[in-house]
Amino acid sequence: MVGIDDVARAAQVSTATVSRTLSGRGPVSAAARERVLEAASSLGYVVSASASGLASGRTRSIGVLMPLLDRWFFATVLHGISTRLQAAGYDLTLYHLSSDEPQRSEVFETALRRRRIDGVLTVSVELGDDEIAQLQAIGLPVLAIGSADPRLARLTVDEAALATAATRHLLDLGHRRIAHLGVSDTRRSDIPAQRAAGFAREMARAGLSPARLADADFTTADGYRATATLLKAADRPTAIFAASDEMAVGALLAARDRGLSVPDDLSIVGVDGHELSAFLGLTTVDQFPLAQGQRAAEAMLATLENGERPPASVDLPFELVVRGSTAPPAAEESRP
Amino acid sequence: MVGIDDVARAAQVSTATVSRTLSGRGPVSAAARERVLEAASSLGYVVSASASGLASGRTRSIGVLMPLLDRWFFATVLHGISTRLQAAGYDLTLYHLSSDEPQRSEVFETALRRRRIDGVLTVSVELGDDEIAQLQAIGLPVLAIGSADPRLARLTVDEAALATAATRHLLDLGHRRIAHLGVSDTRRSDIPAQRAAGFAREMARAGLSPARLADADFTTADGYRATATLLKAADRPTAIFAASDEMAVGALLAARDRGLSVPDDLSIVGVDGHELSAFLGLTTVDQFPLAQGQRAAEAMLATLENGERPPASVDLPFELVVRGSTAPPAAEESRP
DNA sequence: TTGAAAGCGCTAACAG
DNA sequence: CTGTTAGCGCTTTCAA
Repeated sequence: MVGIDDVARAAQVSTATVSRTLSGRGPVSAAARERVLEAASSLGYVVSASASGLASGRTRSIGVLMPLLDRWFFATVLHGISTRLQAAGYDLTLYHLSSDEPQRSEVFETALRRRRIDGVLTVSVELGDDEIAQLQAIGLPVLAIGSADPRLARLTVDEAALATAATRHLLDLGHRRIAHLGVSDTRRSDIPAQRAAGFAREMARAGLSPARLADADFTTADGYRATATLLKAADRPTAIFAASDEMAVGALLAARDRGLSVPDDLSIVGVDGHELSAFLGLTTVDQFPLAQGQRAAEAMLATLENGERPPASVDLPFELVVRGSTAPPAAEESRP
Repeated sequence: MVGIDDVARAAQVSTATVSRTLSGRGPVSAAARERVLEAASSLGYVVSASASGLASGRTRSIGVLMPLLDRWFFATVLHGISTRLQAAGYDLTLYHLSSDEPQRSEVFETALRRRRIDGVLTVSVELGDDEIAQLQAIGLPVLAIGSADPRLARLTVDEAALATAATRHLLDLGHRRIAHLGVSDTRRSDIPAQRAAGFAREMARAGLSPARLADADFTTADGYRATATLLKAADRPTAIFAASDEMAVGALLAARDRGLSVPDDLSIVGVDGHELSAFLGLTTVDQFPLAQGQRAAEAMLATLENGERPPASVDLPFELVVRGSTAPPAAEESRP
């Protein structure tokens, strides 16, 4: 395999100059620079990550932590991160964080401490106090997408505002009997709970409390199940705010199967901007997950390359996209 | 940061013994071993990936190449790979291979040649001749999931047999007017084409050629569109074999929207074993993508750890799962 | 702007 | 079974 010495010899300079040229650090004359580039490219030289990492302490690789790999939202954020990182010549090392405790500690105690990465990006992971401490002890810049923890630099959507937007949309259409699909325990601090709490607050503001909160596990199947249950009630809701598009799709199918028309008998709004929502005409609060990944990668790169401190907290945009799944309640439905 | 010297000092042995103990290579007395393990764990020592990689040439990291990150099938295979690799203490470095030529060469010419990984796993990627050559020139073990190229060690589903199973199922139910959703160009060599060719062959064997092949891009939306078109025809099919569950879902929705009952008016069979297929009662040919990822990772680890040659070609299982979306054609439908 | 040389933190002969 | 030691292939002072 061709090494830095081969390049130095071919370019008739020292290895130091080759290193300076290729890394862009330190002064190099235009002439030397040109010869080095020419030699490197004609020899097909690529810097060894191990050697460079050992000598410099920089690895040009970012660790990404995700609690789920196979849900659309996570896969899409990952795609965004990957795109931006690869464009910058950085590698992406993926760590799956399950709910299995030994598996998690392995990640924090060993995997992330191998000096293989320059920074850590977490995506919607709920970290325990000890885990946050471990993460900070590693001494790498950490950027958390979708975390509310003030101890972490983070990129977050204002979930309360997002929930308000969705809820207001339904209220403004005239709905009063609105149910939320997600979690029912608003004392939790994670994203699902923030959405539920935002919904409950907005409903209370409209004089409609207690708010109806149904538990569902964010899958289409469970969104269907939960909706089917809701629709059986005598005072069934005229509208549903689902905390994810996948659940919203389930709600849509449940309504159809019960012979209810969407949006005439039931309005549905989801969250995410899932590719299926456009296809199904589902009103949703898009949170642009692809862009979230890109921005997070971007911010991490800026931190690494320019030595900037990661911004303590960045607000991510969201947008209510109104499509055919929401409308005013049918006349008979709007009467109490 | 604590280094190998600290551990050696604490355990009162040489760094060589620490290295031998922690890597499991070379003889170490039980007593020394115990002291080293104790010292390492109490000091919280973790081997530096760069230093270890530079000295040994092994990185304990696998590169994974994927053309798509945000489709369910790929995300699920990735999940399987990740699970198995992390359990073995290996890291996973993810490379997204787009269709953009400069981006692709960057991966083959630079990213994969940084000596950051010990092996390469590709998932359903179509490699050009030059790309295969570049990959082989790197000198790393390569294992290709879902590739038909004989130059690569591979783990593959027998796509012809899979297509036959799906097609036979429909034929056995009595269907004659069957359409395929996927690609129409059976001269291609990729997986979609293999499925289409398998379908066409089985139809021909039943005396039903030419087979009807409709193009769709493997998304639900396009499956819907293609199906809607097929259903408009005077001699509309009584059954559809979709090359992916996502397209099958689209077909299902298209049938419903046209007022056709599934399976009475239209039978549908998909491929993959998508989580939605169980929920929707969709008959599918499950190919166990999670297990595919695990097996591939497993095979790669075996190659790396035991120095085994990667098996030239391994057959992956698939299984026809019959659910409610397929049935014999309605009486009037079965007459020509 | 350049080169010489001293590491970076580990592994693997090799000798004992 | 263990320690000594020479690298692994770069980066980065430092002096010129």
